[in-house]
Amino acid sequence: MKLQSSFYKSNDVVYLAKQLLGKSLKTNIDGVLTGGIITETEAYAGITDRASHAYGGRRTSRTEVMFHKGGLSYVYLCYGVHFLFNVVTGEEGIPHAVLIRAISPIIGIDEILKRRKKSKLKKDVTDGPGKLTKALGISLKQNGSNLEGDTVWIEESGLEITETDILISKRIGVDYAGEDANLPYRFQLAPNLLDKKNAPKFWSVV
DNA sequence: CGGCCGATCCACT
DNA sequence: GTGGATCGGCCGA
Repeated sequence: MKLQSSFYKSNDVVYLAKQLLGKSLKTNIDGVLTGGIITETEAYAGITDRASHAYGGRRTSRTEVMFHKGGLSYVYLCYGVHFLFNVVTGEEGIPHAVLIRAISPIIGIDEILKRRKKSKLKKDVTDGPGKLTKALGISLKQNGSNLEGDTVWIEESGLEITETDILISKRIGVDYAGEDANLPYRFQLAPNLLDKKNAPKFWSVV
């Protein structure tokens, strides 16, 4: 069951970054279905967050999609090498976004391994923001995709995540953001949590 | 138009 | 543990 647009409309991006943990991120790209459970996210809080691309209200062709209503994807190229996938959240005009930093593969494992040029399913296949986009086939073509569409979307996985299941820390790679680099906006599922929750197959790589 | 640099990853030592 | 890859966006001139 795809998450509906109402899910993404909250202006509390920190709340949504936590809510996205344990959900299932899926793509159907090049005719192949792949997906995994979201295990790590980061919140980027609109125009007041120095780590955000939309800081200070910067609205350019790249950041434009962040200013749209929640429920779209924001994909951009990082370090000239990696695509990073974000979920745009909040009302129209509020450029909040949640970066998806890691997943645990559950669907299309063969294709995921192929795209990642790996032979065995281990943690290192999808445990980084650039890795998971490669694994799921996400590129700039998916920038601006509606998450209610048939290319990239998010579903309930059936997992119940509570506050005590979530590790909170500061965000990675945002040292340039001054004080905002210390904001507790990084969220991870606790180690072995998917084991304990009896999550779908292939969880154990987390 | 030129220069700088990044919400990263991997090979190599 | 470290440095190179690699290129679009952004800013200043």
